[in-house]
Amino acid sequence: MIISKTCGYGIRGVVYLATKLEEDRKVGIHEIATELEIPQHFLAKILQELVRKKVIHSVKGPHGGFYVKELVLGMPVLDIVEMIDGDGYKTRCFMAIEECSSENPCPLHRDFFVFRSGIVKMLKQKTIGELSKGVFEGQSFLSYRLN
Amino acid sequence: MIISKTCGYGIRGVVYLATKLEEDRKVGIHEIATELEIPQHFLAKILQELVRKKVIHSVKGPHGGFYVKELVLGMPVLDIVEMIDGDGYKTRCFMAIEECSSENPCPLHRDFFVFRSGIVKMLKQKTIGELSKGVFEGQSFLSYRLN
DNA sequence: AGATAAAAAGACCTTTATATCCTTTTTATG
DNA sequence: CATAAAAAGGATATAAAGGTCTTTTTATCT
Ligand code: FES
Ligand code: FES
Repeated sequence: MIISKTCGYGIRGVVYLATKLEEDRKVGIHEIATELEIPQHFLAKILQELVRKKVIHSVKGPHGGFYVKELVLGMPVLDIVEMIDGDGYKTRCFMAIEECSSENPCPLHRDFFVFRSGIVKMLKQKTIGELSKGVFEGQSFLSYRLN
Repeated sequence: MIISKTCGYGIRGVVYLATKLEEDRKVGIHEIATELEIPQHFLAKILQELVRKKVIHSVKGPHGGFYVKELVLGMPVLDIVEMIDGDGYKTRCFMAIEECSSENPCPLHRDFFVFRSGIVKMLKQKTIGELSKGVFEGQSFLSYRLN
């Protein structure tokens, strides 16, 4: 719903790393996957992709792992969504007609458009830093019963 | 995104039939699928399901086809969504954590919740009749370039 | 009654998303 | 330098969604 599972996993991975920024260490995929309750190898793939995209970073070898740089805290969540899911949301119709457009609107276009732009706007203004702050302060969680 | 393609097809099928209510005839699957630009056999399956659920009706044999009764005009779009996609949307987390709950919220829970309830509320108050009226009056369309 | 046209039903196929496994490469450390 | 830890990469597996094809059933017309 809305974004793919893959994308949700990716965001959570990045946010988790962001909460560890102060600890100044590399975090192994095993720890991340266990804490977030995400299949390890699958998450590894997703994080590797985000390394290629320079969202996060990694080092191999003993004491290696994934980590983020401070810069990522200012990155809008939408950036990660588009990296993983693409920007197809812009042109997909709620009712699955060929193309979503205001010139050839489906019966729910107007209503749906309001929500869609709202969600996109929200994802554009929310940053990784904000999300990780909430988690760090215990107001929100990155897995079910991670307390 | 949001609802499945299958579900979008189903809604469009029902709405199409609703626009033909006055014509008082059975509409063949070939016509519906062609007009809506949906794979015929696939749409047939979906409509068969909706016949079983009594949303629409059908008669076999020559001059048979699908049709709706006036009663369906008052049906909320959400009913069809739940029949086809289920009510999983209630418990799915935006970021794909095990379960969406306000007691164990993910970092985007609050924001997402607002949009989700808005969409659900909208789908609950929109009826098949309203959608078909818009199409009938040429304000909206059930396929790309159906004019 | 028989022919016909249409939906119903079910088996099957394809694609995409999700998940796992195994091998290779890199690198810190003793 | 050997070793072990860790990510990277490639191949494969599984599940779900989406789509196609064929056969069966049945209403209607002649
Ligand atoms: S045309 Fe359907 S949502 Fe825009
Ligand atoms: S917990 Fe993530 S959306 Fe509710």
